[in-house]
Amino acid sequence: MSGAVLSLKNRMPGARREIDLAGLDFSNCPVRDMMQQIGGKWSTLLLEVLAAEPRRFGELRRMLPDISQRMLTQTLRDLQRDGYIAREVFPTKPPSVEYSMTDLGRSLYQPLSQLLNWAEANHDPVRAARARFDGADS
Amino acid sequence: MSGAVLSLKNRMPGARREIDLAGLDFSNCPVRDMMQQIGGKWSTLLLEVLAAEPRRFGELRRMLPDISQRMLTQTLRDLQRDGYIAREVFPTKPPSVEYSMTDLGRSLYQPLSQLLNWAEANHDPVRAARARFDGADS
DNA sequence: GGTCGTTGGTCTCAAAAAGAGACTAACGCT
DNA sequence: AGCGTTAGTCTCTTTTTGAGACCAACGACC
Repeated sequence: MSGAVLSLKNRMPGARREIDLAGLDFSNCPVRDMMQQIGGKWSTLLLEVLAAEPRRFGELRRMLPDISQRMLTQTLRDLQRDGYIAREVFPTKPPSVEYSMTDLGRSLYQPLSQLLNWAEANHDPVRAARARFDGADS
Repeated sequence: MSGAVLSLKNRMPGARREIDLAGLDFSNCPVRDMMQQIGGKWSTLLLEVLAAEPRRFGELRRMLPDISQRMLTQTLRDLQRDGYIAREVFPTKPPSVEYSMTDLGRSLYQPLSQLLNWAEANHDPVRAARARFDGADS
C-alpha cells in the first residue's frame, strides 16, 4: 500500500531511453498513483455515494451490503489520506463518525462522474464485446 | 474475474430497501463492472499508450519496463475482451502482433483522458494531503 | 550446422491484496 | 443482567499480482 511509486527513476544509468511514451512522464506517474486508489473496487462507489451527501460509517455499510467492514474501513481511510473525503467524529453516546467529500474530492468527482456516465451509457457495447470474445474461442 | 456482478438482486425478498443510493442502480452496477477493468494497475497506462498509436507486444513491454509479461498479456486480453482494443496478428517470420484502439476504446478514452488530466494537474494537492495524513498520527 | 537472438506468449511459484467473519469496548434500553 | 448499537480491529482464507523460467519457429552468424 505504501512506498514504491514506480521504481523506474533509479533503473540503469546508461540504457533505457527508447520511445519515452510520447511525452508521458512515467517516472513519477501521477496517473498510476491516483488510478491505483480510484480504481480500487469500492473507491468510486463510495465517492459516488458521498458526492451526494455525507454519510456515517454504518450507513455506508448498509448501503453497500457486500462490502466487508475491513474493506470499508480501509477504503475510507485511503480516500481520506488522499484528501478526497473528510472524517469527523461526533462525541455522541456511542461515538458516531461522518464521512463527507472535501473540495478536492468534489473537484475529482467532476471528471470522474463523466467517466462513470460513460460506463453506464456504454455498458451494453462492452457486454456485447465480452460475449463475442468469450464465444469466439470456447 | 468472471460472474458475480454484485449479488444484490437476489438478497432477501422482504427487506432491503433503505435508501437505495439516490437512484443509483447497484444491482447491475456497470460502474463497478467497468472500473474493475479500467482501474487495473496497467489498464489506463496501456490505453494511454495505445490511444496515441498502435503498438506491438514487445514494444509495449519495452515501454513499460516494470510490467511482467504475464500481466501485459493478461491486461491486453482483458482490454480486448471488453472491446477497447483490437489484436491483429501479422504472419511475418516470427509472427508479430499489433494492438490498436477500437472506436469503443476511443470513445472511452475521451472521459478517461479528462480524469487522467485531472490526476496530473492535481498530483501535488494529493501528495500534500497524504503527507499531512501520514504525519498526523505517526 | 550448432548457437544466439528475436518473436509473443505460457507456466509455476511466491508475495501481496482482498474478502469473510469473529471479536472489542462503551453506552442505552428493558 | 442481557441485548443491541456504535465504529472499528484481528485472524484466516482466497484471489490477484509479480518475477522469472520455459517454449517453438525462424534468421543471422561463424
